[in-house]
Amino acid sequence: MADEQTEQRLSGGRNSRTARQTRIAEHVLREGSVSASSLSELFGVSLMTVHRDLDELERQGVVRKFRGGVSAQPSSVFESNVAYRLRTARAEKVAIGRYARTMIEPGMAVMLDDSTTTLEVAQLLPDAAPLTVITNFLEVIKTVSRMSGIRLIALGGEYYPTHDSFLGVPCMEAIESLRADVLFTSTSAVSATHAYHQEQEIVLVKRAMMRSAERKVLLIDHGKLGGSALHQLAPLTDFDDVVVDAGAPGDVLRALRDRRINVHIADPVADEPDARDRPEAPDTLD
Amino acid sequence: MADEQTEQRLSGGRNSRTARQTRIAEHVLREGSVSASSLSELFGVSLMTVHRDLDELERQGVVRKFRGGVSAQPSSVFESNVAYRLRTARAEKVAIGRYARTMIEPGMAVMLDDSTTTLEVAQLLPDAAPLTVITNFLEVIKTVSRMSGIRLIALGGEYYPTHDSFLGVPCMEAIESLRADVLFTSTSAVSATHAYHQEQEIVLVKRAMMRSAERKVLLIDHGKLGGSALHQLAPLTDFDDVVVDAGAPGDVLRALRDRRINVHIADPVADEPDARDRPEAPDTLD
DNA sequence: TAGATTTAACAGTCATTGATGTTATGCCAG
DNA sequence: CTGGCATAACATCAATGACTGTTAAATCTA
Repeated sequence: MADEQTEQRLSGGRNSRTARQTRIAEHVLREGSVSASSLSELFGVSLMTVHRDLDELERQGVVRKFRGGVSAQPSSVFESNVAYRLRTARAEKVAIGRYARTMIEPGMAVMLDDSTTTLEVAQLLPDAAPLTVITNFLEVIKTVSRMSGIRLIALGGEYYPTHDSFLGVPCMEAIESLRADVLFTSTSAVSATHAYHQEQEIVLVKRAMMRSAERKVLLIDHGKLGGSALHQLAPLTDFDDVVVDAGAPGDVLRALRDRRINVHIADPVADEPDARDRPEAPDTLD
Repeated sequence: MADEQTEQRLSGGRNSRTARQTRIAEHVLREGSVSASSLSELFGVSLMTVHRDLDELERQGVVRKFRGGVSAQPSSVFESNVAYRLRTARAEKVAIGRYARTMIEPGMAVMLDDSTTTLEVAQLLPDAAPLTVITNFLEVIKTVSRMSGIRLIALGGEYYPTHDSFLGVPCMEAIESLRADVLFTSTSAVSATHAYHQEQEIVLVKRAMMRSAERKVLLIDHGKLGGSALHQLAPLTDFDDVVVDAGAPGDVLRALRDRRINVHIADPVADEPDARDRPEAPDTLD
């Protein structure tokens, strides 16, 4: 992947902070373990800034600091990290969010899980007011609480910084006593038959959500297709609809449709003028 | 209260926006009903700005707009408004928060209700980490979720914009399945014998919190003493401790102590250099 | 429809926040 | 105890967002 100096320019100018952190993380993952001073040289920032970046990455659970440098954490630990997911496959998620929006009618009770894709849906919600929104995702809670005309029901529970959401038994109990017209959910990986996620707590909550929703819609960008993860969430046939972006390969779509999965394609959003500085669709997590 | 021109300077230079809105609200409450253009003259801002202020105040439920001007809402409607409470008796709340902080030991499970006083407590929490914090107040949730070393359990429920918190049956059920070492709560008014609040939903949630906490601490600034409100929350003897700021009159304190209320006085915070521009302690709500 | 009121759109100013580097201090291992 | 490493404290700079006014369009009432 070339050298870091080149990479620095490639990765998009804005958001220098998070961009650099991502590159530092990648570098650490590749090398396994590096010194703070070498990172300082490599990325052309002061040692102090390197330390601040590493503190942040450590807080996110991506790396582990020790005296003199940092070492990598197993990927499974940070792949579900929010900060990471937010930077990933933005355009696809916007397109999918737009499509999802069309499935919502005024007056509905809409349930949103803690995935960055549903965050895009949340931003479009005022168009469909009045609505009731049910979610355990803090970012969605913040967003929707500012909107008027939308009744917000927050699902409580223990806060997980890596997901920025509330999970655990209290959350599941809250879900069980509610009923939504439609659920929008996402997951880390989708095979030809099943949806997967790498974390137990998340799986339990998502399953509870599925039980409490009339119509279950799975939102996935094409980067997730063809993968798998530790825990099986549900067979795809449990979902009433699956929405993917236009980047999904034809043969995969055919395979899904052969299995009677109700697949929808979300057309890319053209107007967005900030869709630049992301040359090819990167891998996606979430 | 002198004329508005004078008042304008008295009310503190900074936060001109909210300060002006407060004064507009006071003026409207006093007059009952005024025109937008007269407010524009009176406060020396453009008509557009007046309209924006009035929109904001209307959103908060303080006034009602009609073509040509605004009219007042009954005070009971807006007295519990967050935006209002946040501007009120800051110094006292900071002092009380400091005192409350000393009641917290590392390792405790601390429950905070949706009052602006507990927000001051929340800000000091990192000093006592590790901790578990339980709350239904979105502002506290936002604050604590950024802290490390503090386990956060959010109480879900229906979002009430005026309180910026989650209430209702789901919230109460969540509370009932938890247990806290200490509860910090506040209320709108306190007589010699009881604590009061003007809203049903709030009262129910606060009572549930009291049932789920080992030690119950009532935080009140002195502006709340000697008042009452529609609903009785609980007798003061139900609280293990009552913390008030140093502005509380001696006879009131004596009366409380005669009734065996365990009253603590929070000394004013000296160092804060921004304690200026608030000549006398204003009335307080919350 | 005419006149007034209200809202929308735009732009400039200002304060606040966030990111960074520098310097100074604290800490740890050999 | 000493040299490097880590952190804390402070200042600077950029960027973001909040406030406000102006102008133009839209809406309402008489």
